Amino acid sequence: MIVIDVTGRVPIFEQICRGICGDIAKGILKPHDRIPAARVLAKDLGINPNTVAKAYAALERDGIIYSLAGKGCFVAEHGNRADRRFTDEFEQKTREALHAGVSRETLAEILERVWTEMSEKKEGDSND
Amino acid sequence: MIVIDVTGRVPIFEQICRGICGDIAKGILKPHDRIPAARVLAKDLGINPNTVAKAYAALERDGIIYSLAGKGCFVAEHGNRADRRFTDEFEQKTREALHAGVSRETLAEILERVWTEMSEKKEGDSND
Amino acid sequence: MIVIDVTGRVPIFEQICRGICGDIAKGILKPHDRIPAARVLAKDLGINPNTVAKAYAALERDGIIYSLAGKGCFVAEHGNRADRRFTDEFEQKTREALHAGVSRETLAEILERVWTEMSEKKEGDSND
Amino acid sequence: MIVIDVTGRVPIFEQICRGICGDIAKGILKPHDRIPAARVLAKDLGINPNTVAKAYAALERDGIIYSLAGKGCFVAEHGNRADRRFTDEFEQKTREALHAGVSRETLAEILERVWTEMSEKKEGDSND
DNA sequence: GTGGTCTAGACCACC
DNA sequence: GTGGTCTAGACCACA
Repeated sequence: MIVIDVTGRVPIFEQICRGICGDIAKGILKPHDRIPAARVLAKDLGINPNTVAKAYAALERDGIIYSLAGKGCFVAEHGNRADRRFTDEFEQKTREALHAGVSRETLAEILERVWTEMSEKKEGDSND
Repeated sequence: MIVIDVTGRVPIFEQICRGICGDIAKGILKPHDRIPAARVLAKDLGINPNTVAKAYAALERDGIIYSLAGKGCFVAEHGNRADRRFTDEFEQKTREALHAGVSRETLAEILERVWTEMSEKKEGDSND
Repeated sequence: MIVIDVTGRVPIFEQICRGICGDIAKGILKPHDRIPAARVLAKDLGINPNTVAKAYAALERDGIIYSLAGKGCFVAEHGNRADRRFTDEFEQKTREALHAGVSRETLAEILERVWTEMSEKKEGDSND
Repeated sequence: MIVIDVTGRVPIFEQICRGICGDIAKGILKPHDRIPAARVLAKDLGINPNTVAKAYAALERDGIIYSLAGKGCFVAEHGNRADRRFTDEFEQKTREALHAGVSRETLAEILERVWTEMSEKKEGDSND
């Protein structure tokens, strides 16, 4: 399930892209699985269909999905292309931080801390 | 020395902010050091003085610098507020990647790889 | 309705901020209400759109409003953040006056006098 | 003793004016008392003599002090003109807050609270 | 249509 | 000289 934050500076169409890519990276969506029709997803999320169409177009351009006229959109054979949407940004921010003088140790600590927090939260959720 | 990329989608005033914060994080600029006059920096970078003024205003709002009327702008006393401009973004991207299903090991490898690349490049530069 | 005084030394963008905050504090604008588009308000007030944009940016930074790309600006959920823009300044001036040796009674008399004047004026207006 | 805050948006010359007016309002300076020579005060405060001269000129213009060529500046017979520098600003902020929809009770509470805080602090100091 | 950003050139108060 | 503000007009991404 994709959650949209209309506030904030991340464009809505980009949030949709990330949502789809996340589902692929986590294995929820597998190659050749069908993804929701643009109109349906737009209605579910309460946003403009054009915005969803823009997101799907971007994903198709990146080779993450492919569309069959009249049949819908499907997850492509992608290798790890879906991951790249996240790892590329992570790498860029890593580069910026190191370039700015932040130490490698500081970044490693942050990575460790965030991972620990999320592991604990996930474990807590699974106990519900 | 700040380098401006007018082509990218990162606002110029934000690039200036990062440049200043980077110099502070690296110790090139120390508390109470004077930073270049807005007009001078604008001329050096070949951009509009207003854009620099906007960057300086943002830095002052964030407590990174303080301005003295008629005298210029100076680096503020601050713990690691300048670092935060980079570590916060790094943490956010880390969280997004982990949440999207990217493994901790993958991110750690990226961090290691970028750090190694930059170390080698730096060493190469120092040999010039 | 916001009234702009271009002659005084209060920046126009600050006057706009106060006008919006005043309308929120008085309940004319409620959370999630849309505020006028920057260009429209600029035209109505006869000032430059950039000046209004600056005011809106300041209000968003302070958490008074939030902006939705392509949709407009809206009043944020907030306790009394809009009031604070006035009460903080009042408190500061109160502190300065007391510190300077002005008696508490004198200030209380001024508060009472201004309040009475405004009540009478308001009553007079409602009789028109 | 006048304390100057070079940070902040209050002009230094205005801070000097307030310092002098405060001393007059508190009875530390009485009519026809001599106030420090501009050059001396400038040296004591570590600021530009021109700035002190500007403050003295403003005070003379307002009838708070008078200058005798070659003899120095003296406190004028002033009634409560020195108070006005504080009460006028207090009144203006009071008017703005009430006009913005802040209730008279809220302002009265703030006045009471600030007065109480300062009374306690003053008492604490006198016990030192 | 919206807000966000940039450029160009100008005026002001302050030091 | 400095930073702070305003105007004029322009381009962009987003919905």
